[in-house]
Amino acid sequence: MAPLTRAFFLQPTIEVARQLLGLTLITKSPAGETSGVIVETEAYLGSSDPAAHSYRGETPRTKTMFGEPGRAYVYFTYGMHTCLNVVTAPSGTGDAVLIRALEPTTGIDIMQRRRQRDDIHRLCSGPAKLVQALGVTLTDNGQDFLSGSRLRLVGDSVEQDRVAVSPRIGIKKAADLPLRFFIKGSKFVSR
DNA sequence: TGCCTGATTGCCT
DNA sequence: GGCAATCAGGCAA
Repeated sequence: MAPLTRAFFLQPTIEVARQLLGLTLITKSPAGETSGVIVETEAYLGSSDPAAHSYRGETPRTKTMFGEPGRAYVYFTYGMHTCLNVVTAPSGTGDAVLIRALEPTTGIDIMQRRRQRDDIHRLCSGPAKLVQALGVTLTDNGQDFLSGSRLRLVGDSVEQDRVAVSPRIGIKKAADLPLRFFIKGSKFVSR
């Protein structure tokens, strides 16, 4: 498996959303290492996508979305939840891919402790769930997936004939666009 | 300054 | 299937 390069994140955002499926997302913390295979993603397309935080231009919150591709955009929402994205496209574009679900691989006991839940299928089956399970916090906003030590991405993309597409979940604007990607038949996707 | 809404989750009926 | 929890961002005034 070839290591990821900056060029990976400069592919069209939809392509990155597809190719992130199958890769393993790893986080390190004092509690230990946790990881899982990405099984569900959603693409957010900057200024052309009313559902994207970056749609109305750069603000303090969306600064990292407009920053260097290959970095983490982490945001807080609903007064209690945090979600993790991978920034894509050239700086200034505002594109990102939301990581929506993982199949837990290592550090499962750590994730169960953080989530206060044992069922493996509900450990990382949602954007805010996997963030909690992996111990990702707002301080990880802007972290580089390529050179950082906290967050890493390794492995190979799943074969594209195993990828399914659907509209995105939980949005009201542009709700019909087929920008959600997931591994067909996976028992670890959200909902 | 005030109001409304949200890329969610989990509990309740 | 419905809805509360809980608060920061964004925009109107």
